[in-house]
Amino acid sequence: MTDQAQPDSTEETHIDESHVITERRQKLKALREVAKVTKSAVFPNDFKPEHQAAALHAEYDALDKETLDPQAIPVVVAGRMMLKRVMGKASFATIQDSTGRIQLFINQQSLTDENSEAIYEAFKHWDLGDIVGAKGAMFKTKTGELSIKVSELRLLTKSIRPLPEKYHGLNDQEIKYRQRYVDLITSEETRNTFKARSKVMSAIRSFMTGNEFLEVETPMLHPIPGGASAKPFTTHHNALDMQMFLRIAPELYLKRLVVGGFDRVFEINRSFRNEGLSVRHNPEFTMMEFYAAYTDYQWLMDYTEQCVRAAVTAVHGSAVISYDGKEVDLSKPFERLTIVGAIQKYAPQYTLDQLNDAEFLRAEILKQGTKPFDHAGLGALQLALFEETAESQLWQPTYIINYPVEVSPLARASDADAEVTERFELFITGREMANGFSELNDAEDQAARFQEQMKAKEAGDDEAMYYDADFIRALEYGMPPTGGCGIGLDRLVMLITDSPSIRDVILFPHMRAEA
RNA sequence: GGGGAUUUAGCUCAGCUGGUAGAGCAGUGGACUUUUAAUCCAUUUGUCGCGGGUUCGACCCCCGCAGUCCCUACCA
Repeated sequence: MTDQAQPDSTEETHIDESHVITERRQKLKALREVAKVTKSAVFPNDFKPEHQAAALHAEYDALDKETLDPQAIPVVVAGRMMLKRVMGKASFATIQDSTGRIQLFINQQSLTDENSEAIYEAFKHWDLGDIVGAKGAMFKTKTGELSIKVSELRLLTKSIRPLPEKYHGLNDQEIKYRQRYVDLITSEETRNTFKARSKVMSAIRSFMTGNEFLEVETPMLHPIPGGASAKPFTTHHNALDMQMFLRIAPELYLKRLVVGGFDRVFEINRSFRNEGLSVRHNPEFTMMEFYAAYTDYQWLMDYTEQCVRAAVTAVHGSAVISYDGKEVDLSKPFERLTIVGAIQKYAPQYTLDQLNDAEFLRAEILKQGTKPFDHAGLGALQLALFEETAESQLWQPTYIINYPVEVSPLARASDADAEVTERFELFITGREMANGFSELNDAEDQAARFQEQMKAKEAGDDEAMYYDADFIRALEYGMPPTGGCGIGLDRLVMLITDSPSIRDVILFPHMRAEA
């Protein structure tokens, strides 16, 4: 089995060869020999399907056999053969195209080609997974299934690897992620998830452009990583001989555009963070950030809510959906709670006095198993306790508002309370979905905040932000008062498609290198 | 990083108190002109994740390593 003569195959193809593959390579070899004699292509590209499975079902499923059959409506289809039932001189095959499945009925008499006998015999040896093309007439079988009586049948692509088991499909999570193409062939659920993802993207895009937002593209290679607190991926540009970073967020570039006079911009962006993986973290992920001049965080909350609702409704036709077996109601106005308010609601064991007592909070957070930073102020301690006790309980859409200044270096401080910012995060199903705020547009304040971040970085916080002098220079030209928000689209798609892991909504999630 | 689960044929999965492996599907050969995961008969396929150890003997017990999944930690 290890040293069979296979002159056409390269060395690496032997790595996971099975006897099934060997068998199919033999069939392909035979096809090549026939093609040489007949001077035809082994992998022809001259067959053009004119119909798709879903449309055929939509058009003809409702017609009864007596009405449909006599019309002998001609169709041309192509797809991957997923099921095959040979019964002597007649056969059924089920093919799958990008819209669905349709059954073919093949018998020698119906084939019009002069070599019908040879074609039928050849068909018997075609494999599940092969791509075939068929011309024929619509009809219904005696059990009423819409089918095509095939008059012309061609093998368009020979498949060498066997498909997963035809009934149970692919169950191995690792193969589903590593070989998504196989998962997509076999799982309608997976196909639907990514079709839904596409709908979410276009719904959001049209919602944004419908509200006068300009779609823009900003750099993914950053000389200074900025816009979020996260560890960046580092790379190097050879010609410029400079270190560069994959962006952790597009924020600072989008705000430069607001300075430039684009009052409403958005970017559906891939960002990269060099951090751990989990069911809700992938090292590269997609979000939508948008900025609107002359708005504030109250406006942003209203707008974000509408945007999320539009995306959910685009897929489900309703804003009340189910996630992990529990209802999520996005139809009503989203609740808004301060950090302290959320703790009081979801962890009522704490008194207001305790929640305003930094020493108590510090001790309580340690008890929960987290060590707060030494320099953490009251607000940061309250936030830490919120994350420990309340965050995961925010199942229904909830805005948490007024984040402390010390953890919000790009947000505008509240005019009423200099310790907090006009910032919110949106939680749904206990997960952060969005983060937005009235932007800090005071260049000197922003410069001071960057200085604070640099001190934190020197003190060992390797996720503190860098000082971005050009961004400060931009603000010095004057940025109008602006609201800006980022929505985690992978997580939103998880919610909308009832997916338990972010990997289920990313076509090719990151995995360790194969052994 | 820590904890738990898991890894057996191409796929889906069995495998007893330790006696060197099975089924279904797929494949191959045969029967069959309306099947629906077609059916029926026959039949091929394994480095039991990898490396050590214990044992007369290891898929099974022990140790180490690796992949995957989940929890946790880290993390807007």
